[in-house]
Amino acid sequence: MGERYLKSIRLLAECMQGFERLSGQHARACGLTHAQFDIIATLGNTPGMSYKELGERTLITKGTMTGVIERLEQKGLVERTRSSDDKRSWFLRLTKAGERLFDEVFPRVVAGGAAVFAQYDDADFDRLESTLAGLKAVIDAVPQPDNNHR
Amino acid sequence: MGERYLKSIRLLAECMQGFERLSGQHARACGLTHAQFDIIATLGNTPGMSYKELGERTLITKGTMTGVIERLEQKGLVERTRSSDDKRSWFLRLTKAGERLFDEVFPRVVAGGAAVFAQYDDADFDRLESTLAGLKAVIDAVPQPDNNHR
DNA sequence: TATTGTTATACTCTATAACTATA
DNA sequence: TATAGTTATAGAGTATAACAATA
Repeated sequence: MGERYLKSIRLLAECMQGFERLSGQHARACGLTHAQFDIIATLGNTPGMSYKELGERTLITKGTMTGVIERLEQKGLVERTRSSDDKRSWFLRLTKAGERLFDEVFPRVVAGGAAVFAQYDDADFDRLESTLAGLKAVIDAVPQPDNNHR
Repeated sequence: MGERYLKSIRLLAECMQGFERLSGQHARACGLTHAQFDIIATLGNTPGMSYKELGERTLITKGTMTGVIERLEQKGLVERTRSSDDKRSWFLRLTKAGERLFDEVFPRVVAGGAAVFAQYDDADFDRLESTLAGLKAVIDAVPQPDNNHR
């Protein structure tokens, strides 16, 4: 019966695992853990965001977030200011050093990734993007519990 | 330049994150951590394998593997016997209880997943599978460092 | 000499829940 | 009452490296 998708999930997991192996090298190379790398990558090329939003974009719960951000702050990679419209909330963004790290590391991840896709042409990308976008749409349609205070 | 793939990677990561959120619920529901769940899922429906092979199929390094397996053994979910052909190596497999857990939990993951793909028809699956298989092929083509003794 | 798995260390992440301050 | 983030706790995962037994 409808279990054909198992193969797809396995493939998806294997692809992701492959990328994680690759990006994990970059993370460790610049002294970041997986979670820290995740935060830097999420904050990169954005004006910044709150803990809450960061928690939604990553799989890091709020209790953990405090510690992860603390360590990134100690490394001088992120800075936080109290949000002006909601005084309970922080506004988080990369520092200059954080941006430098992002600008230095991310292109290397990009270059590594680009090598992976060296043989892809526009049609291949069209297909990959639309297929994945479709998959993401059906996943997002499933109601998911709030990750931040289960 | 060739950075079009970034969108694909982001999509891939978001899909995987969605699945991890879903499967994470099942894992916690049966008292397993992500790593433990990973092992059970990897051992399920196989005759068993060595630590080394498990390490290759998951992203768990050998130093960690000892501890993870230890806890699963304490829970009575896996059992190990010395390999007969290589006496340094263990042969690991699910116990009856481990198989029961796998048989009980995995179908629920399957059912949850099936709900995600309710609207997919054969053509959709064809497309998804071949797209992902192609992606996996290019990822696997990249030389990756040995995860087990970096 | 190389490989399989163990042990040890130090740190980080995780789930959970009770808590403070603000909304 | 609800929400944003903090703190505390106990357990688990992580990288790393030195080590034993076997190949």
